[in-house]
Amino acid sequence: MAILPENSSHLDLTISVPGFSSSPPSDEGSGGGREQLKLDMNQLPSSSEDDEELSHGGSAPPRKKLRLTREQSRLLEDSFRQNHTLNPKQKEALAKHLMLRSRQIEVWFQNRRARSKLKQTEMECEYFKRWFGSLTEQNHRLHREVEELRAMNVGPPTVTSASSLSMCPRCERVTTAASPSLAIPSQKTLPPQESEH
DNA sequence: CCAGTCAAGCAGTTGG
DNA sequence: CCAACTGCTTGACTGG
Repeated sequence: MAILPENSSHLDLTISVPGFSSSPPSDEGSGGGREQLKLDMNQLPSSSEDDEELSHGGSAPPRKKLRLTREQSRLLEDSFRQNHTLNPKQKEALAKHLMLRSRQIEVWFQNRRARSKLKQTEMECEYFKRWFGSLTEQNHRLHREVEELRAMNVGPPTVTSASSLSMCPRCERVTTAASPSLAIPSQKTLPPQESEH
């Protein structure tokens, strides 16, 4: 499965699952016009680098929030697409280029990775729910079929209990219920979706 | 580095 | 129209 974190100012992952595609938000969109103000806090503080907070004497300093500019976000996204992790040199270079502290770059990448993962997990969860639904439905269908055959007095062929049979939708092999053919497949071999087959 | 969390800032909604 | 509220996004921090 290919996981290609895409661009846009928001998380956007592509998980290549049949019949289940993420809709890439149109570039920059995100609620149209969430234009960010270019606050000066975005700029690299000229003095006292990473431990600037500590320089706030006394009690808890107000945790002001940096808002990245569009350009900064775009560049970060670009480099994230190229590489999900940065070595110290890259980090430093990016920080310099974006006029941010390297710690900020580091944090941004950490968050980005975490949120990509989260998004991917959510999508997989959605997918497995659908898959479960379709398997359940298929199972019911097959049960009905067996009942019909029974009613017609045409017993299922030489298998002790037909109700324990199920059909693998992909390879179309009949297996017993306990057989591993219905086991959750590995991510790399995701199951078929409605459209497939 | 990651997972979990906090909290700022923003957009959208709602009630007066 | 506007303040209050709500929900979401995202930068930052902490502990392991």
